[in-house]
Amino acid sequence: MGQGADVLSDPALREIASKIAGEIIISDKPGLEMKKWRERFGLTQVEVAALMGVSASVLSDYESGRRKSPGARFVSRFVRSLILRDIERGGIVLSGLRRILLGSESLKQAVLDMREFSIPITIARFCEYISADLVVGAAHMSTPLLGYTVVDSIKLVLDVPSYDYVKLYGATTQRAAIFTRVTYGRSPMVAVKSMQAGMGGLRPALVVLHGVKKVDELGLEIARRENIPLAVTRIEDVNELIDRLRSIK
Amino acid sequence: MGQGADVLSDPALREIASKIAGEIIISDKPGLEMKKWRERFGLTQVEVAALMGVSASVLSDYESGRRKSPGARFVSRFVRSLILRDIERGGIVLSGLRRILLGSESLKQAVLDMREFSIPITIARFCEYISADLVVGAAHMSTPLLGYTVVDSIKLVLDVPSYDYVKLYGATTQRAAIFTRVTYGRSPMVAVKSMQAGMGGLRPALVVLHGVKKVDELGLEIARRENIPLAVTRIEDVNELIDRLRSIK
DNA sequence: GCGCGCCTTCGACAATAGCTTAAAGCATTT
DNA sequence: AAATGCTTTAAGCTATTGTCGAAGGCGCGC
Repeated sequence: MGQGADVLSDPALREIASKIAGEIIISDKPGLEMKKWRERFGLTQVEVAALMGVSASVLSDYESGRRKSPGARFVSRFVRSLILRDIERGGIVLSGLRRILLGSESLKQAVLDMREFSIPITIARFCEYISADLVVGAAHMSTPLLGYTVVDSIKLVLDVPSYDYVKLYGATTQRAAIFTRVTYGRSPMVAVKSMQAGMGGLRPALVVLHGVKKVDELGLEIARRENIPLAVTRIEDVNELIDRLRSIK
Repeated sequence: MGQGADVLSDPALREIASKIAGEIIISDKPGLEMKKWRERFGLTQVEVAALMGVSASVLSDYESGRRKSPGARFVSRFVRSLILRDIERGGIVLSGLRRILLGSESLKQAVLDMREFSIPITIARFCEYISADLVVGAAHMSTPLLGYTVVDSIKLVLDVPSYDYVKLYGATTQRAAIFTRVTYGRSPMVAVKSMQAGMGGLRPALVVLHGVKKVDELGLEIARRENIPLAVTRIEDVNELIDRLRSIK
C-alpha cells in the first residue's frame, strides 16, 4: 500500500490508474479486462504476479474466469503494479496512454522557443522586455508569468497535428503564448478559445501577437470577453524577439 | 446484470460509470469513496440498497469501514444503481457530471439549427440541397452525413463559452458544421482544428461556410491538410439556408 | 412523547476471494 | 530430445466478503 501511495501521487498517473481500474470493474468479465490491460502493458502473468507479490496462478484464476469478482484491494494492487513496472521501463506505454505529452517533429518546428522562469515576472515587465503594448487587459499588468512559448502561428495551424496543441503549455498555462507572423490577430484568439473546449478551460495568462500592426476587431473582442490579456509587440524581427525573451533572467 | 447492460450501453454513461468505479477502487478507503459518490447523487443508503436489492446495513458496513475491499461485482452494481436512479429522476446529477452536454443560453442563440438524419445523406446530395460547392475534399462526395449543425460563427466565437463547443457535435461528429456570416473562412477552420486538441481528434465530416465569396487561402490549406471536406454555399439569406436544410428528409 | 426514516452496530452464516503448491499443457529454443 | 518460459488446471485451506435481521441511536415533525 505504501508502494501504491507513491505511484499514484502524480495526478496524471492517478487519472490513468482510475481509468484502468474503472474499466476492469464495470466490465462484465473483470478477469478478461485485466488480461487486456496486462497485455497492453506488455507484461506476463509471471511478471505482474511477482510485482504484486503473489503466484502467477492467481492472475490466471481471474483471467480464465475461475475467480469472477476481484476485490477492490486486489484490483488496486494490480493496476499499480502495471504502472510501476512501466515507469521502471521508461514509461513507454504510459506515454502512449497520455500521448498528448509526446512532442511531434512538426511541433518542434513550430515552437521557436519555450521556457519556464525560475522567478515569476509580471506581465508589465515581460512586455517591456519585448517592446509589447498591452491592448487588452490593462488590469493584469501585475499578473505573474511563469514562462512563455513562442510559436510560428502559420506552422501551428498548418503543420502541427491538433493533439500536440496542448503541449504548447508545457508545465504551466501561467505563461505567455506568443504567436509570430500574425496577419490579423483573429486566428490566434480563435485557436486559444477553441483549445479550451476540451481542456477544462486551460488557456495562457497572456497572448502576444507579433507581425500585426492593428489587431482585428473580432480578435480584440474575443480577448476582452474571455478576459485574456492581449499584447502586441513592436519588434519586427523574430530572432530579435527571441533574443529579447532569452535575456529575461 | 441485465439491468447493468442496459444502463451502460450509452458510451457517455459508461464513461461516467468507469470514472466513479475507478475512483472507488484506487481509493485507500473504498467505502468512504462510495459514500462520497452516494451523497453526491443525493441518495440514502436505504434507497441505494433497495436499488441494489440488499439491506441498508450492507452499505453501512462498507461506508463505516467494517468491510474494506468491495468486490468488482458489488462496486459495479453500486455504480449502476446510482446512475439508474439519477436517470429515473431526470438525470440532474449526471448532467452536472457531463456538463459539457448541457446547452447554455448563449449556445442556444448561436446554434441556429441542428438535426440528426434518420437516413444518411451523402455530402454530394447535401451540397445540392444547400447550393454549396465543395472546394476541398472532392473525394468525399459519397461520404455519408448523419446530421448537421448550423452556427452563427460570430456569436460562436464571441458569446459561447468554450466548454460548450463540444455540444456542437450532438450525437455524432459525422455531421456537417455550417458556419454562417463568415468573413474570410479562416477562423472556422482554425476553430475546428483547435477544438480537436482536447477531443481526441473529433471533428465534423464536412464544414460549410456561408457568407464568404472567396475562402482565405490559409483556411483552404488547413482543410486540405486536415483532410476536412470544405464547402461554400451560394445561398445568401440565412433563413433560406435553414429552410433548405429543413427540407432534407 | 411518539412515530418515522435514516444510519449504525452486531452476531452469524454461506459463498467466494485470495492464495499456495504441484502438475500439466504448449510453444520456442538449444 | 531436453530445457525453458509462460499459462492453465486442480486441490486445498484461510480469510474475507456478501448478506441477513434485530436492536439501538439520532434527528425531525406532529
